[in-house]
Amino acid sequence: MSREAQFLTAIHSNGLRMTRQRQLILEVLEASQEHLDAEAIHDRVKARDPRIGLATVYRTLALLKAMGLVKEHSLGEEHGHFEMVQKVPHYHFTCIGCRQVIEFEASAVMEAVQSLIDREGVQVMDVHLSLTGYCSNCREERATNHEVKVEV
Amino acid sequence: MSREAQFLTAIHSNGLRMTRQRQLILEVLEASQEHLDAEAIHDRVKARDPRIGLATVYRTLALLKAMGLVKEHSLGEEHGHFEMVQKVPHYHFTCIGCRQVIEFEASAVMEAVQSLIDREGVQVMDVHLSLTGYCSNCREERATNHEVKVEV
DNA sequence: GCACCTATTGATAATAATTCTCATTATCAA
DNA sequence: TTGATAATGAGAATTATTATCAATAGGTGC
Ligand SMILES: [Mn+2]
Ligand SMILES: [Mn+2]
Ligand SMILES: [Zn+2]
Ligand SMILES: [Zn+2]
Repeated sequence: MSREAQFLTAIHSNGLRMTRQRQLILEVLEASQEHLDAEAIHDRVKARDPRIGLATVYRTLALLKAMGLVKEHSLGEEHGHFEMVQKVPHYHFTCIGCRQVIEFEASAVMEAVQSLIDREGVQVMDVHLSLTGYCSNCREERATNHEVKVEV
Repeated sequence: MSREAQFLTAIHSNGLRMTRQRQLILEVLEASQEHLDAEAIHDRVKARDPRIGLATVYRTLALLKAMGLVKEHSLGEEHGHFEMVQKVPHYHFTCIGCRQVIEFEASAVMEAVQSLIDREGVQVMDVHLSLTGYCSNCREERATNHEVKVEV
């Protein structure tokens, strides 16, 4: 079942309605390989329908998250970034210098999570691993102008 | 070297000054085994000096973070929680139902991080793993009143 | 297709967390 | 003790997100 069909099914089985806005927001998310924030999604959706409001973007993102179709990430900024859920889980490294995001897989993470589940009997709804630091480029740049000071 | 001495050294070597406020905030953090937010820290510090402002708490937390003495966590709420850095890294599971936090260790995580470092040549400054879900108690409660609907 | 019920929307106000501004105070090196 | 300036407190400002509410529009049944 396509994600679009999945969305439609989930919507109808909950007494909700499919709207042009929800359709467009899903399409924007599916078309992107990036980690968009609410503003960026709003911009792209407005290109196709200038009347769509930012609040609707937030509402739809919340809905898609609740349905398990979209994940929200903390990428070192003070606001969220969104992407469609992938078949195999992956995690993120964000460069503080150039803001690039490197995605990586690590089966060991879910294994560690499983052992917590076994030990504590918890039900895990969401797993979030994110790294910040400097990519190899920005790392070199910093090495030359070697900083010692604490920056606040 | 005690963390207090570490703090003092870092402060002086950066041309900064040790103040009563910074002292008190560090003491509050050291005395607590919990994951306090800025408000909670402010409350505790005010008990010892009612004149301390919330902005100073935020400023000092930023300083302690930059010095690597304190870590900020996302525990499923919209604001940060803070704790002193421990010798061995640990991670957090937060129950959506009762808000309890379960800490756990998982050496596999840092191993996965190391393999990313080896592969990409990045410099990792911060690692953040946090889980959300339902603890064994809240899990049972939910099982009885079995929900199917998506809640947004 | 038409009507009706009510979910959804857009606009904007409200909220929450955090940061900024700036006049005043306090640290600390000389 | 003094002077240079880092730090503070109070409150304004900013940013991200959520709530409010009147107007609109899905979708079900006729
Ligand atoms: Mn991703
Ligand atoms: Mn902890
Ligand atoms: Zn970079
Ligand atoms: Zn619980």
